[in-house]
Amino acid sequence: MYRYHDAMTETGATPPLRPHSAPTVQDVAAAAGVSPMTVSRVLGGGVNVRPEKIAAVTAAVEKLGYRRNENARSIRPGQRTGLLGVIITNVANPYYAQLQLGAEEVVASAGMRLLVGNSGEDVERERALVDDFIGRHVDGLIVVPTGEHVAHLSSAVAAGVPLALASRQVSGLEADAVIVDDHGGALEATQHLIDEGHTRIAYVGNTTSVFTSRRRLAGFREAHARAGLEIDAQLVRAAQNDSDAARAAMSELLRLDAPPTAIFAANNRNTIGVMRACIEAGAPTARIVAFDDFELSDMTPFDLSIVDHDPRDVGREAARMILTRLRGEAEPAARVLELPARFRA
Amino acid sequence: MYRYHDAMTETGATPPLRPHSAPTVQDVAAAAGVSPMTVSRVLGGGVNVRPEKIAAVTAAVEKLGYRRNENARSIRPGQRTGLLGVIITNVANPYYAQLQLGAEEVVASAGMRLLVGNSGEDVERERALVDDFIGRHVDGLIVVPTGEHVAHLSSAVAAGVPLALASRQVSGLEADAVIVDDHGGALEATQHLIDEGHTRIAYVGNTTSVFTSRRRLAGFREAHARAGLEIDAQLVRAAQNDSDAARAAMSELLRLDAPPTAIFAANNRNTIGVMRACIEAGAPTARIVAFDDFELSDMTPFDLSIVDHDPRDVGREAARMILTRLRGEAEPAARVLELPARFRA
DNA sequence: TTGTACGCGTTATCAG
DNA sequence: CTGATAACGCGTACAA
Repeated sequence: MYRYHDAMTETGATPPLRPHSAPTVQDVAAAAGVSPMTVSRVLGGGVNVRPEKIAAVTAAVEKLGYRRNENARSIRPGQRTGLLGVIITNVANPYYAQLQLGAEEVVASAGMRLLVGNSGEDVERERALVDDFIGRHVDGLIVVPTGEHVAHLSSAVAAGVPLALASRQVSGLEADAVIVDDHGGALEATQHLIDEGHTRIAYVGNTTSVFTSRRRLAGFREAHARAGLEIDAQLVRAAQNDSDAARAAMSELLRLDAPPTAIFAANNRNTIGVMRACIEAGAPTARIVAFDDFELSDMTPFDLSIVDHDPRDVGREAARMILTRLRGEAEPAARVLELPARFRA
Repeated sequence: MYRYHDAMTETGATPPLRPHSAPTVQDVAAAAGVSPMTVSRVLGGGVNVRPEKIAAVTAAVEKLGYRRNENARSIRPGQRTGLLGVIITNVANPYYAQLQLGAEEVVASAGMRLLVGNSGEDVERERALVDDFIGRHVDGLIVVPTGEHVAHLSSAVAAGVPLALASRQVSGLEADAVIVDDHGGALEATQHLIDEGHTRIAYVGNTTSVFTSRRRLAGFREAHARAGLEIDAQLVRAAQNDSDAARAAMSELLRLDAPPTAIFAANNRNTIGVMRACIEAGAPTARIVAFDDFELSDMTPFDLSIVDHDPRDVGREAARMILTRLRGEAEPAARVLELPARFRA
């Protein structure tokens, strides 16, 4: 069981039982013997303030441990919060962790911070997060949208919050977006399998209510069409949003009378599920093509080729789009950036 | 008074190119034909408000797309922001992504949101994040501290912000903490290797300036001491904070005249580096014991045993500590919760 | 160069 | 049940 210890309390001075209220400009002003306005000026860069007063204020700030109240600052007209809202589906998926990191990397240089929320592919939760973030007056919003629900996202746009969709788009919503060449990547990868001689290729991916899955499935289909190959409907499993579901789906495929000879796994969660199912079934040698790279992909026992792109770039570019809008440098029209997806045989 | 959309209404012109300022209680009140106070009451639950006014306000809110300004709310005395600051070293490390998710999971049920920052093991960046988060008046702070720097963390405590350290502690700082049984886990794992007959075991881990690495190394040493085994100093590599550095360190170990026969890898980054080095050296069969589990650990070609614990639990428990403090239910003294680390042979 | 007055959006308080 | 008033911390506009 869990063990509680008392921490060392040898420092003597016990912290205040009640958090005393934070010092304000008033307090600093009093301590420095100046007016609040002078304090504000010093904090704002100290232009047109006598050096000795700057020193006095600085000392008082130091002494009191004063910090500006960013929330109070932000309610003034024309002020920004310096917050970027990031709504992803699940940070536990390294893909989205990278996306989050890329976004932070870019906006941190502008002194901005990240407000992060996970939707878990739940539209209602996504809506709640969007609303909350708008209520907190984020300067921008990066969203990996779940499904095709537009209302809450449009209301963000209507509220004047720069919005950048990431990885996925939503039809009927004109917003900046950074997406990936899902179709091209899936097409090339599937063609490669066909060129290798496979005719029974399985598709294992997310629900087609997910933008990327729809597009990847379309690429998969087009490769077949170009080769004049029929697709056995049994081989298309597009309903798994996590690796466990993917494992179950793949297990079924392996039990077919005519199982697939190769698998196109449409994202990293599905790839992992596919691999687990193969191992369980004693077939750790399946030919797999995976959309999205993942850590240790090179260490699995499988014959694995990958359609690669960098989710961190998706986050970076989405953040750049937001920053561009904030600087007022962007055209009014929504911009869509499609990043390449590179097939590595 | 000079609200942009007011002007628009008067001129009856096209929708604004520039983001109009958000509607306020005033606007809603005007639209509903009530006072701002009534609007506030309705939003607060509608107690002691006539149903017809509730309806009118609700309609106006809906029509205008009104959202409360959380920043304005939070500057009032006794009000909270509903923000939890989370400072981790790197979300791209799935360990910390899980920690972040666990924290969100717990506080989300209390309606709180996460302000997240990555320190990248850089104290200066950590300090900047702590200061910024305090300036934003977070209700609590979860920090995975880098190194032994105390000043900025103490100042958080001094500011009255509930602070919970996660994974690591800092000496000289009395603060709540959720840590892991690093020593016990490392001890048991190393003993297991010794029991298997290994006498030349390498330690590959973070800098010992990192709390966990110090403790894991101590456990490693104690296992040797108990068995009466000397540790070859050449086999102890405690300076790698990412997998590339770990790979390099392991490569050196493999080139020793008497290379180790087993490796204790002190965290998931080091484990991955160790594995890569072994593969490069054509030795993908090394006996490895790893602290921290990671996705696909079961799919590598290595003989891998793991000292396991759930980083999501670390995040959850740290968040619970914060919530407990916020509810005023906690003893004043700092609490330290040590989660078990289970060895799986 | 410095200070005063005011308002940002919200809600607790108190009067009606 | 409802509304006027005031104040939270800060910074702009203006005065001194």
